[in-house]
Amino acid sequence: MARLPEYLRALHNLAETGHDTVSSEGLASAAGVNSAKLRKDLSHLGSYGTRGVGYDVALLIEQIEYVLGLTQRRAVALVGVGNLGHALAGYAGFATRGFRIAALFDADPSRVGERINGLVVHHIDDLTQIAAAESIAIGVIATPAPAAQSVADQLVAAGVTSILNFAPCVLSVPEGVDVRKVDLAIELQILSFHEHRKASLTSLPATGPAGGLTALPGGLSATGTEEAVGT
Amino acid sequence: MARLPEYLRALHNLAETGHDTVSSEGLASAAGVNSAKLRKDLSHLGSYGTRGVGYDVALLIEQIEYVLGLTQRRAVALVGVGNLGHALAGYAGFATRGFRIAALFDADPSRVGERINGLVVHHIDDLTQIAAAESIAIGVIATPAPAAQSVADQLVAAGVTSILNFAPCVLSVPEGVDVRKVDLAIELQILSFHEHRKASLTSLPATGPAGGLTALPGGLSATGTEEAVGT
DNA sequence: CGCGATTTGTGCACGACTTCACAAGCGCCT
DNA sequence: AGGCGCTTGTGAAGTCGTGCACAAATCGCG
Ligand SMILES: NC(=O)c1ccc[n+]([C@@H]2O[C@H](COP(=O)([O-])OP(=O)(O)OC[C@H]3O[C@@H](n4cnc5c(N)ncnc54)[C@H](O)[C@@H]3O)[C@@H](O)[C@H]2O)c1
Ligand SMILES: NC(=O)c1ccc[n+]([C@@H]2O[C@H](COP(=O)([O-])OP(=O)(O)OC[C@H]3O[C@@H](n4cnc5c(N)ncnc54)[C@H](O)[C@@H]3O)[C@@H](O)[C@H]2O)c1
Repeated sequence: MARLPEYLRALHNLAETGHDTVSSEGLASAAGVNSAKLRKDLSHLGSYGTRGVGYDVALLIEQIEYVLGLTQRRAVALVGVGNLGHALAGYAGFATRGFRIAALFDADPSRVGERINGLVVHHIDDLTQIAAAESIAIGVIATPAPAAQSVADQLVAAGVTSILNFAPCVLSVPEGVDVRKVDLAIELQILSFHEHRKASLTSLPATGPAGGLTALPGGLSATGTEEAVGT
Repeated sequence: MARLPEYLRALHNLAETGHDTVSSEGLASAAGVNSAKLRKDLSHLGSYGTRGVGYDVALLIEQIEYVLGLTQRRAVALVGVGNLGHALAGYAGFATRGFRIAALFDADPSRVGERINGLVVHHIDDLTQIAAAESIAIGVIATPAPAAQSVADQLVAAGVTSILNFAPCVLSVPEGVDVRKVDLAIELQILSFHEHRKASLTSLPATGPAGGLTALPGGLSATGTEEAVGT
């Protein structure tokens, strides 16, 4: 499940605060999900919880890390050392959560050779060679959108089978290669949609540009993390 | 729906390449989704497509932008001008897709007053006042995790009703406030999970740490964008 | 040693979403 | 003007995920 990393983060927090065991209720609220859903998720991994007590935090961490394949520290290649790429290269959160940025790449000759956070920027043409040497299976694309497909092709050719794409475009990759996309503008637009919806509910429904669809004819869903009362 | 922004991006691309109309098939492949799903999505907005022809690109853009509430350029507050915050502040993609970074905030006195991309960094204590003046309804949190909840509270107090959170933690906000989270480490961990799964399928299933769960007992889902053959 | 409090694991039902398949509508070509 | 091919919009079935509610299991305490 895609929620396991969230549980893992919550578990690490709990472990640091001295908890040895957690109830499904406690972990669920820490991870921001329903407790029934959490129990079902954990039961899918054939989990080790003790009825009447809860889950052993350390054991559960070990279990989830194993399922996520985090027992080995995975090497990641970062392509595109621009505005965003610099921030990513300097991000400590990767190292603390199971990943190692093994190499940086860029196509701009003036950037090649630059040192960032102890890593040298390589030219993209050296990708295949270095990827093999470092056994890199995960690539991060932080180039402009027009270059993203080309970079993706090169990553795949270099043996990368998982790609995290920050460029706002869809990538075509062969079967067997996984792509996840992060598009900040889309996130904001989804928030904007909710703003628009909220505004339509409170004020009088001003007529739209092309007719009468103000508050959305049918109910839309919107796949979003929402609310939770404080304290 | 959360897919509308993706359609919108694809439509803008099509418009720039000179297309006046698109078939659902064409737009679907450009956005990376099933054509039936796309048609159903568009029909939910009471859409204007012409049978036998397709959709009018310009009209559809107008429709979707209206539904997403992008007819007005929304003001965004960015809190936390560190590593990531700098990259976000300098990102042109926000401006081209309906948003305006209206103000930057940080708690570090040495950062206050700094100019980034034409914007001055304000102290977080001035948030309420400036948010009201600029009518900011969307906030972006790019502070370390321990500060995120406090910042969220201040944003809510300042009238912000939508938050995009980059800190790896769950936020508690009052009902009516929307929160979306972007956690890069989680994205990578999901990719790692797929890597692990792929490896388990090909090689012999090496026994896990606590027993015999290697390739996952039940089938997991994993909510992921995947494949699509090239050319 | 037994009982009650507590918490997990899960059967079940409901709802949402996805996908197929096809009828209805539209334009173009003859 | 009429037929034909193309495309939309949608009915319906199947799939998946969610959440409730409860039985089974375990611990602590008397
Ligand atoms: N900056 C942000 O905060 C931000 C936020 C969201 C999304 N993005 C997206 O991330 C991507 C990068 O953004 P940015 O602001 O860092 O852009 P940028 O222009 O600052 O950096 C892009 C880098 O990619 C390099 N590059 C270009 N073509 C390349 C190629 N073929 N191979 C290797 N490297 C190549 C360039 O030399 C440059 O260093 C863009 O697609 C952008 O839309 C950026
Ligand atoms: N750098 C990345 O590429 C990256 C990637 C993913 C996630 N993140 C997350 O984004 C967040 C920021 O990362 P970063 O690398 O930019 O960290 P950073 O330490 O470079 O920047 C954090 C900034 O927040 C400011 N800040 C701290 N407390 C504040 C408060 N109470 N109010 C206002 N401002 C405050 C600090 O002064 C600092 O300028 C972190 O939670 C990190 O986990 C960063």
